[in-house]
Amino acid sequence: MNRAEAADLPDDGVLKTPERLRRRASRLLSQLSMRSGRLITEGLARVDARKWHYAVLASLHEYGPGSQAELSQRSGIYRSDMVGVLNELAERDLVERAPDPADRRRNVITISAQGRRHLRRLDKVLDDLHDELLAPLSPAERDQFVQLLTRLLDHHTRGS
Amino acid sequence: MNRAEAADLPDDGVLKTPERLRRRASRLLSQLSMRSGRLITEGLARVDARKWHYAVLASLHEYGPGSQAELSQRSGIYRSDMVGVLNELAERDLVERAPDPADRRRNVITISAQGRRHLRRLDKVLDDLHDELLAPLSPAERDQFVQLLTRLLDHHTRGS
DNA sequence: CCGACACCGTTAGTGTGACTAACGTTAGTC
DNA sequence: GACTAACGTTAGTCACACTAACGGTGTCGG
Repeated sequence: MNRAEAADLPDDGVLKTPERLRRRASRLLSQLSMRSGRLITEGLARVDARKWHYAVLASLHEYGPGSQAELSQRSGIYRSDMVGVLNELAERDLVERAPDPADRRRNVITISAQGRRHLRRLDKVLDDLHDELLAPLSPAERDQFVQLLTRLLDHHTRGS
Repeated sequence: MNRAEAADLPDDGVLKTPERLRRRASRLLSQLSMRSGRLITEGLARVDARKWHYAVLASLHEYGPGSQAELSQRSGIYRSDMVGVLNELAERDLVERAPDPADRRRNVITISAQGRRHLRRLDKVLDDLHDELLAPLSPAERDQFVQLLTRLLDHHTRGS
């Protein structure tokens, strides 16, 4: 059917993926998200960090100390996974985990001075990585991109 | 530090994620990609299909029959995973898998009439799902969004 | 006061998607 | 005819989102 068409194209040994697929926003999203994820993960690994570390440290810095459950909700990390993340952060002395005297079910997590320093560093690293990620876009386009993503995400987050 | 600021905000019981995190394109991407993935996966499941099925069927339809290795490259599915996908497609008689007489290492995969019908159906389903995914955007914005994604992905795909 | 219920942190496990390693088989190449 | 490379296939790894269930703790209604 499209066999003839395909034969006309300059099929110079490179196997192209179908247009249909290429155009689907869902596919573009997942592919780009994968690339982006790799970029970020590898970049952070170079400074002995992970995405989740950043999420937790940022939460602590912006909203102050909190329980693990609070951090979970703010950072979007499941409380079951939060345990391990906090272990890693505590190992590195970036965070202090102490039982809450007011409610003995909870742990109060506090960011340390070293944690704040680390957070600043991560911010810098992430800025650079995002520069790489968004390299082909002009500043205006980057804003536009972020705004579009935000609107879409907000739309699909409402009601859950 | 930002504790005071945070306290000023209308913290009406809802735990917000830090602005820093919210703004990061990488996070927006991964979050949205997750939502999108779920939407698509669930939508396709309703018609007994998966994303991979669509990718393979679309490849076959646009470029004609091919070996599993060709399909792999075109659809971005690893050849190790392609085996299972083709098993599923063959089970449903959407595809025919026959040894290539010209090169007995290969299988030649051909889309069936039923497969073509199924592909049309999937296209319709995906159109609807993308309507849902991109609901908050105007047609112009959707184009813009797809174009931005494409440019970014192209940039990060070149050289690999 | 106490029993029902909800929340806390933690452990273990599930499912999926991207990816690697290795195998036997078959084709080309010198 | 030996070497190398590609093919399909099987098995397994790794990270990530997510669920289930546990003991310990607070809260609230009767």
